[in-house]
Amino acid sequence: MTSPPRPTPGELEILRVLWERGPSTVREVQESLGPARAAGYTTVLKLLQIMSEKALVTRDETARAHVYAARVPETQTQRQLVRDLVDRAFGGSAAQLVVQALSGRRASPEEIEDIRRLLDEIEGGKR
Amino acid sequence: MTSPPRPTPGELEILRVLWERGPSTVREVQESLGPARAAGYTTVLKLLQIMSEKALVTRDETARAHVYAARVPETQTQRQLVRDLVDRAFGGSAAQLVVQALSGRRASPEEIEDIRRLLDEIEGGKR
DNA sequence: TCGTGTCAACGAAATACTTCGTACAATCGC
DNA sequence: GCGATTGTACGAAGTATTTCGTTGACACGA
Repeated sequence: MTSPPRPTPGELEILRVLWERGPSTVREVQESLGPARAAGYTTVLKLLQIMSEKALVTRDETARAHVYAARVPETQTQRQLVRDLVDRAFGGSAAQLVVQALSGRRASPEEIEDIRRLLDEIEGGKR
Repeated sequence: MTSPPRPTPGELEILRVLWERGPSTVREVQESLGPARAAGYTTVLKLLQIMSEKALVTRDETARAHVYAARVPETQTQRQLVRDLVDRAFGGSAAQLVVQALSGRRASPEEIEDIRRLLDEIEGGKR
């Protein structure tokens, strides 16, 4: 059993909708897509069919309007994408990616606190 | 003047070689590619020609073996890629990406210290 | 039952990315 | 000078991704 493939950009947009809304029909997904990613109904349908083949989503065919649900967890997918980027652009150094992510921009004080706590945990666990 | 386009995965591999080696010929790039990304000579040449059109690299045709150099800075490119991922997979929250990057292991104590200092700077700068 | 609207399936087309074969020019060693 | 080597240019082919038109099935209400 192999892990599901990495989602393409278009597929990721759809997964984001499914993660947020939960199981949804094609029409619901299509109408929930952000304006930056608007797409026709059949386009969304096609992507969901492909994602179904790739096992990125499950499909419930009970009702006439099939209901799709994300099969891959959000966090797991995010980690996979981060790991890919770390390898492809940062030579494997997650810390370097973190530096770029934080030096660039927006991070509220609360978020910074969250990160500090996370660092504590990591260090603590190593001791 | 528009910013240079985002490099494709193959282009990124080549940029990484140019960032590390400095200006290089096609053959030098080709031989410096990691085993995971080995490619024939003409493949690398073609990529470099395309990258030249896209203004991702400059080309010095003085010598018979043209010399290519990265035109985009490594840090700037890394930030662009991080920003893309933050938007596409983390709903714009850089902090969430950081959390996933760090909880996915591998980060040495020194790196963690670096990140702490960075957090200090960010907080300090806001004051 | 018939017309209208909704839906899934299918396939074609457009674009992007990667890879490499072939052709031809410049250069080197003898 | 001449063959072998090394280089660039060009284009074609293969794959991946995205988009959407068309078709036929289905369901609901008049």
